[in-house]
Amino acid sequence: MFIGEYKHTLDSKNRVSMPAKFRDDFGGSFVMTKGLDNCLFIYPIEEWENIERKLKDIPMTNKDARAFVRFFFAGATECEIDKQGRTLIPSNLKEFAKIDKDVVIIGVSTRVEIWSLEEWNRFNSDANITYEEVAEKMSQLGI
Amino acid sequence: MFIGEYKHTLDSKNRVSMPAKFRDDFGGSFVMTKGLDNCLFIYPIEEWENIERKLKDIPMTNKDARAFVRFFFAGATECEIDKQGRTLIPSNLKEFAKIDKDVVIIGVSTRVEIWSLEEWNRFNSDANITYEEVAEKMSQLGI
DNA sequence: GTGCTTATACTCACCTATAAACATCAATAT
DNA sequence: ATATTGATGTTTATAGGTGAGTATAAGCAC
Repeated sequence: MFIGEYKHTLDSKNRVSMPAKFRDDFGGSFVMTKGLDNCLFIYPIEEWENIERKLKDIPMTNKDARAFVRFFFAGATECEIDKQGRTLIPSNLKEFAKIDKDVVIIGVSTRVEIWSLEEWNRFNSDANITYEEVAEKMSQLGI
Repeated sequence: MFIGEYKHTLDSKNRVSMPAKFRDDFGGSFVMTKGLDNCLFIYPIEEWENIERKLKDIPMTNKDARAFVRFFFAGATECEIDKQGRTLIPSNLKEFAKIDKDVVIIGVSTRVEIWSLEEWNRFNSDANITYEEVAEKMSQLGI
């Protein structure tokens, strides 16, 4: 289970250091792909294989489903973590996520997400979660 | 069950000593998250795992749900208590709770809360609970 | 009250993670 | 061949995290 929020930066070669707490939970490599809300999703290999299995079963009969499957598969890249704990962000994904230099890396349960700092701030102000809503959700869930 | 109120301070490395009465009830480590009303929530591991299970099943299909799940997972950090009974407050949570140096740590049933002293005072004067209200609540609950 | 014990606060020293600068190498284009 | 680009590797500095020791304060027994 991935949790936590980390502010990191890209170096001039588009590499970013993966938070040390996350490294061990990937077996050295993982899959990075286009995510929802202009962020990047990162899945450990086993988790990605589960997703592949599920996506394989989606019927190709409707256009939205085909678009979604293409979005997910075409965006995916297998990435590695080097000896210094860094990983390269492929240029197409970097562009997709509007990443310049400052990024926020968060743990979200079974996956890790990489956000450009600007997009992360925008998402949080757009979503604009109020305490009342959070409290209500928590109450619903019995937390 | 956690009860009581303690005034403590952060050291220069953002560590605070956990009240001795609470230490044994965490198994050495626990999870700290963003809470309601600008305080931090601390859950024992088992309690947090219950929450994780509930959150994992929330569908990712709507934006508010994604925001809520990200708020919880990204806001969470697993913390440890060192041999001197101290624990580190991660910088993003410190900032979230507007903590400078003086904090109030309170026991609230299944969780512990950490407040900045200023926010705690403000909350209590804002909430402005009267004895009559307390008495009515107690009566409702049959206390 | 006195003295003992424990909790909290503070200081110093060390270690690890991150950021940044620079070097190497292969592939490609000029 | 030379320059350029992208990928990979190495080194160093700094900041943040971790650990240990001491001092002060609070609680408790006598």
